[in-house]
Amino acid sequence: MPTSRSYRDSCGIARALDVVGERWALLVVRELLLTPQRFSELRHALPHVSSNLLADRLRELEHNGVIRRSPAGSRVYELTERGRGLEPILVALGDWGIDVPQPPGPAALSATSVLIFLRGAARPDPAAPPTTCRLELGGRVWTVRMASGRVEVQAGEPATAAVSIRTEPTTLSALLNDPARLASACADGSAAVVGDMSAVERLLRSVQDGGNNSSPMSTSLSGSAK
Amino acid sequence: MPTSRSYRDSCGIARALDVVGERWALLVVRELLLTPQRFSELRHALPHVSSNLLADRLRELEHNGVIRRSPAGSRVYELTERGRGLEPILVALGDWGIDVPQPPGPAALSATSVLIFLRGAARPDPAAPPTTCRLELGGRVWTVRMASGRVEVQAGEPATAAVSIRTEPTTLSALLNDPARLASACADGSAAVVGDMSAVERLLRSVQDGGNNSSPMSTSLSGSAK
DNA sequence: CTGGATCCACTGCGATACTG
DNA sequence: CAGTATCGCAGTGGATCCAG
Repeated sequence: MPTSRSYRDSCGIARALDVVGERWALLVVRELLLTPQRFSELRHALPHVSSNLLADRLRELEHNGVIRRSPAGSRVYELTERGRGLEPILVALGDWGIDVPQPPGPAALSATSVLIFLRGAARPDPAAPPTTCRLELGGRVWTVRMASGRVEVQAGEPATAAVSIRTEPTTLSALLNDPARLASACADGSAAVVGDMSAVERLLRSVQDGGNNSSPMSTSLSGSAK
Repeated sequence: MPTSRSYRDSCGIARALDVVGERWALLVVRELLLTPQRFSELRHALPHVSSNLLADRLRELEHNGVIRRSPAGSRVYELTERGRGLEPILVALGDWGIDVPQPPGPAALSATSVLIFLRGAARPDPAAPPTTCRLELGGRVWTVRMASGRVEVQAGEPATAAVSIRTEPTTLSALLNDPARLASACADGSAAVVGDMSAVERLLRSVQDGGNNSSPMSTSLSGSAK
């Protein structure tokens, strides 16, 4: 049964929190920032949310016009225009949260989380030629493109790609913190690269280089690499 | 007893929400955006929060470095540098929440809420000479200054002022929506103006004029004017 | 009087089990 | 796969009480 409790405050901030302030709500929105997702995909990305609560949140967010079913009535959830308006807020909140101490114990890390971080922190050389990477992460395929000094991320297969990478979010996060581990990750099988290895190195290093000057992301979001 | 429950997610967004995602936490931060406040002032601004919960939140936010006691050990709470980093996020969230339907029934509206809205929505004529207004709102005195096309708000008495206004947050909010009511508000005593009445009109109208083109605040945050 | 602490009822949440 | 059903408990809301 969906939550119905309000701050009873006219302020826009309070009204926003009436809609997206319940527990897990903003993390559901986060998961939908890059691509529509199914119920089971959301559960996989948010392993600590219980199924009934996820169902409640999806109902509430849909009722409040933040998300919708992709073909109406289906089980694929996507952001509405209004929901997409939360994107800059979530990105800013993520920047703010970077220097909050890591929670103790093992922590989840979804593909979407790492990719949003990558997209925001990477500063590829604007002079370098555009490069497209195919990335298989958390059971989905993503298109990661370095162009004009920034990184774009899309769900789905690229038309063409200089390189294909397969790994898990935790490993990718570790590599973003320390690109030098790429060789050993390939060696022990936690990452697999086919194609132009130097493109991968450029991608990883562009986070290291760019992170220092323009945003407070140096500590990064390295998962407790279990 | 303070809350200790984590999303157990390495993502910066989740870690931010571990700190400021609990109920009422961001509204406490909101109240401290313009000036340090005492426990009783926070209770007055947030009439629906229970005293034990407010005490819990203050403890947690202090423990997490978002707020501190103004002279350490006192009962005046203020934002830390880290806490102030939430300001742009809260402002953006407030913009987003503007077109969330007003909650049913009577709603609270703190002085801080109205002033943050005023500051963000007002677009005074950049060509007009700077003007300082003294504003007595919700039992505190504020300095509101129109200069170089925007409005600055500070707590405390101005050194000099073109006009002094005394009213309540709800009334001010109604006037921001409809400056034409200023005369009747003065007549029935819900607002009192001493000094340059035209300065007040300029301030109020600058919200109407500026709100349309640059931000989505036309529906405003009018309280249920009971 | 401010600045809380204590007690209690309730409901949203978390975990597990189960169903169309 | 996409949820629903159930249950114990933590977090919340509200009232009252207490210390400086």
